[in-house]
Amino acid sequence: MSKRPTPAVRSPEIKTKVEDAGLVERRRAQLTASAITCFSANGYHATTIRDIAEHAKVSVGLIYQYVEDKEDLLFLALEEVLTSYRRQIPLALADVTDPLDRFCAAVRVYCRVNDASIEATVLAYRETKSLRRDRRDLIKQWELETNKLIAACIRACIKAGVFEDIDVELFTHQLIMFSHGWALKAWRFGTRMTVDEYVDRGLRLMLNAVLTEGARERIPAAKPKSRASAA
Amino acid sequence: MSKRPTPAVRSPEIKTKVEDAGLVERRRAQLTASAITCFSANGYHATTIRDIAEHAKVSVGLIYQYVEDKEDLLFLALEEVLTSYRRQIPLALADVTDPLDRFCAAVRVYCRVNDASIEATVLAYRETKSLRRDRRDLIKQWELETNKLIAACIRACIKAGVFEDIDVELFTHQLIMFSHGWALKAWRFGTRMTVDEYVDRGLRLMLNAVLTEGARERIPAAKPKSRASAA
Amino acid sequence: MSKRPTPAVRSPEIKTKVEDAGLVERRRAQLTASAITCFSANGYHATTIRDIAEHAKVSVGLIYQYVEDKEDLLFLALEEVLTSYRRQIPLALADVTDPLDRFCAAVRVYCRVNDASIEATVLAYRETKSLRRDRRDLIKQWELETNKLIAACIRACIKAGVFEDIDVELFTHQLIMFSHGWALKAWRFGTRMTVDEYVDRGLRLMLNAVLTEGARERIPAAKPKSRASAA
Amino acid sequence: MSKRPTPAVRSPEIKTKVEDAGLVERRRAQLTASAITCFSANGYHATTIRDIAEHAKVSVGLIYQYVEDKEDLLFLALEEVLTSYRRQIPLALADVTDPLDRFCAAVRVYCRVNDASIEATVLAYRETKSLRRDRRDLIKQWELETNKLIAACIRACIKAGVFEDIDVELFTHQLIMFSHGWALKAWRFGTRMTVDEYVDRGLRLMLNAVLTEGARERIPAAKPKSRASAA
DNA sequence: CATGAATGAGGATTCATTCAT
DNA sequence: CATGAATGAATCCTCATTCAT
Repeated sequence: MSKRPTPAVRSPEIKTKVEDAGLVERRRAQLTASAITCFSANGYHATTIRDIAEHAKVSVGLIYQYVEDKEDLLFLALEEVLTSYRRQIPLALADVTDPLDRFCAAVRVYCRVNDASIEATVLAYRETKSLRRDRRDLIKQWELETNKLIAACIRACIKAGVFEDIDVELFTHQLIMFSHGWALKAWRFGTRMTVDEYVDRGLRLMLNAVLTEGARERIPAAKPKSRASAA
Repeated sequence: MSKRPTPAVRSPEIKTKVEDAGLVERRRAQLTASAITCFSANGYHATTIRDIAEHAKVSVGLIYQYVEDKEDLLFLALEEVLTSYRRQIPLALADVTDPLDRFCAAVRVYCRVNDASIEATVLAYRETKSLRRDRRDLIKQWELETNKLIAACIRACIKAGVFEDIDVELFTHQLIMFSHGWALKAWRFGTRMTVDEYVDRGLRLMLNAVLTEGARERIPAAKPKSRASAA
Repeated sequence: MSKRPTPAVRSPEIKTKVEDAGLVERRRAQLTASAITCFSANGYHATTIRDIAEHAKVSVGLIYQYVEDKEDLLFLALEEVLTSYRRQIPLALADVTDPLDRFCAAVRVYCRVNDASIEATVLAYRETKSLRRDRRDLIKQWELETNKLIAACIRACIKAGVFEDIDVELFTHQLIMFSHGWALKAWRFGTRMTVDEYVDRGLRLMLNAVLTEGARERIPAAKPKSRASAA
Repeated sequence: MSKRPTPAVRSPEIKTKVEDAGLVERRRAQLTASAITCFSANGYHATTIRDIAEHAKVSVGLIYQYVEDKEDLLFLALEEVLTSYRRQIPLALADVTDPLDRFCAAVRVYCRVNDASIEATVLAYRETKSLRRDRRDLIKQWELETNKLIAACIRACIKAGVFEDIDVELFTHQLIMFSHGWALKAWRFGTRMTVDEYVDRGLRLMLNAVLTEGARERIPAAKPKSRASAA
C-alpha cells in the first residue's frame, strides 16, 4: 500500500544537447508520443525519423537535439508504455481493501490499461528485441515489477483464505498472458466484446480454479448475453 | 479424426522463374529454413537477403528465381511455422481416445511445438505485421484453425461430462495464450523448468477451473519439487 | 629596423553585427585562439562551430555576431598564425647588428616560432586550401613577406662578404622549408632533440654551403653528442 | 641494387564484398585514381562519395563493394602515392654506379616524382591526419623507408670520399624537405622554372656544403639564365 | 539454372546557420 | 549583446533488386 509507483530500476540517462530540463521533458514527451504512434502503426524499422518528425510537427534536426539515435526513441516509447502500466495498478488499488476485490481490480485495470493502448502493448511485444541488450534487460525488469504487483494480490488472497494455496508464479503468469491476450488478439475479440466483458468472462473462468470452497459464491454471476459458442 | 492436416485456406501462389516444380519445392524449403533462422535471430528488417543467401549457401540471385521479393520469404517463413503447428496437433492425438487425455495431449503438444521453435513462435508475434494485409489475414485464419483444434477437444470433454459447461472460446484463448506464453516469456521460465513441467503446472491450475466434480480426481498429481514460490 | 610589423597587404574586412570596435577586437581574439586550438587538433572540417563555442566558453550564436561564417574563423586563425610569425622575426633581430648573427638569429627565431605553435604551423599547411581563392592568395602574400625578411638577412651577409654570392631565392626557400620541417616532421624529431639542437645542426650544415673562405671559422662548433648516424 | 621495391611494412587488408581478386584490383585502382584526383582538388572532407563515383563513372553503391568507408579511399590514395615514390627511386638508380651520380639521380627522381603528382604530394601533407592512428603510422613508416633510400646514397658518397663526414640524418631531412618543397610551394616556383632547374639550383647550393675538397669541381656548372634575384 | 557484380533510391545522422527571447 | 533551440540541406552508407554472363 505504501508501494512507490516509481520503478526500482532507473532508466539510463539519454543524452541531450538541450540544457533546459523542463523543455527536454516536454519535448521528449512529445517525441515519445509520436514515436509510439508511428512505431505502433508501422513497426520500428519501417518508421523513419522523418515520419516521427512530421507527426510531431518538428524538424528532423530537432529530434537529434533530444535523443542520440533512433533506438533512443524506441526505448523512450517502450519505457513510457511499461511505466504507465506500473503506475496504473497501484492507483486503481488505492482505496480497495478486500483482498478478492483488490485482485479483481488489479486484473481489470491491467486489462483496461492494455486496452487503452493496444498498439503500444503490441509494440512492446514486437520491438523489445530491437533494443540493445542492456535496455532489453531493463524492460524485462519492469515487466517483472508489474508481475510482482499482481502476485502480491494473489498472495493476499491466499493469506485471507479466499484462494487455495495455488501455484502463485504460474497463476500470475497466466493472468499477465490473459491481459496481454486482449491486446495481442484484439483483431479477434476487439469487435465482439468490450474489455470489461473480456475481464468478466476471464475472471469467471480463472477464479473457478483458485477460489476456496467458502469463497466460491463470490464469483461474479454470468451475464446472460456473453456466453459465446465458437472459438 | 478425418480432419485434413492441410489448411482449409490455401496460400496464394508465389511467383517463380523456375519451371521444375520439384526443384521449386526443394529450393523454397531450403530458403524458408534459412529465412526462419535469420529472421528469428535478427528480425525481418535487420536481416538482409545476403544473410539468407549465405546461410542457405546459395547466391543472392538464386533467391530471386524462387521468390519475388523479401516479403515472400517472410510469408513462407511464417507459413511454415504456422502450418507445422496445425500439423503436429492431429498427429499427437491420432491414437488417443479418452477426451481428457486428448485435451491434455493437445495442450502438451502445442506447448512442445512452441518450445521446439521458440524463436519461430516469437517471430510470428513480431513480424506478422510486416506482411501485406491479405497475407496477414491468412495468417490469422491459420491461427483460428489451430484454435479450432483445441476448441474441439474442449467441447468433447464437455460432451463427455468431464468438463463443466464452460466458456469454450475464452478457455481456448486462455490455453493458446498459455502455450504461447512459454515461448514469449522463455527468458523467464526457460532456465528454471522444462516445457513439460510448465505444462504440468499449467494444467493442474487450469483444469481445476473446468473439471466436473466427478472428474476432479483426474488432475495430475503435483510433482513435489515444482511448486515455486516467487512470481 | 624601421620595418612595420604590419603586413603590407591588408586583410579584407570581416563583417560583424556588433558596433563596439574594441569589443569586436577582444571577442575575435578570443574566438581566433579557440579556432586555432580546435582546428589544429581536429582539422577544419572536423571541427564544429559548437566545438569552438564550447572551447571559447561562449554561445554558438555569439560567434555569428562577430563572424559571417565558419570560413571566416579559419581565415582569422591562419591570419593570426602567419602574422605572429612576421612579427617575431623583426623583434628578435632588433638589437643584433652583425649580419651573420642576424642571419642565424632569424633562422633560429623562425624555427622557435614554428616550434612554439607546431600545431598551428601544420594547420597552415593543411587548411590553407580550404579558404576561398582571394584569401588563399593573401596567405601566400604573407608568406612571401616572411620570406623577404629572411632574404634580406641573406643579402646583408652577401654584401658584408660573409656569404658567397649565392642563389638567394633558393637558399631562402631552403631555410623556410628547413624551419617548417621542424613542425611538419615533429613526429620524427620532436622526441629526439630540441629545436635549438635542430637549428644548430641545420645551420652547421647549411652555412657550409654559403660562407666565404674568410668567414668559415664562424660556423658554430659541433656539439659532440648530436651527430646521429641514422636517417 | 638488389633492393626490393616492395615495402617492408605491408598494408592492412581492406575488406571487399567482391570475390574476384583481379576485379578487385582493377576496380580499386580505378577508384583510387579518382579518389586522388578528387581529394587533391577539394580535400578529403569536401569531397563526397558521389563526386568520386561520378569521376570514376560508377555508382555510389559500387564503391562500397570494394571499400568499407570513405576513409579506406583516403588510405588507398595515400598508399598509392607513397608507394609509387618508393618504387621510382630504385628504378632510377638501377644503372647508375658512381656514388655522386647516384646521389644526384636520387634527388632528381624524387623531385620529379613529386612534380609528376604535385597534387598528390600536397594531399599527403594535408590529409594524413584524417586517417586513423594505425594507418597514419603506416604512412610514416613508408616515409621513413623513402628517407632510407636517400640516406643510403649519402652514406655511399661519404664512404667514397666524395662527401665530408656530414650529419646524414639532417642532410637527408633537408633533401626531403627540399623535394617536397617543390610541390608544397608549386604556386611560387611552378610558373617560373622547371623541376630540373629547381633541382640544378638546389643541388648546386646544397652540394657546396658537403663535397670534399677534391670533389668540389664536380658541382654542376651554373646555367646562365637561372640565377634569379628576388626571393 | 545459378552467379554475384552493379545499381541507386532511401534512410539515419550531422552541423552550419538563423532568430526569437 | 548574448543565448541556445530550431531548422533542413547535405552526406555517408545500406541493401533490395536486376541482369549480363
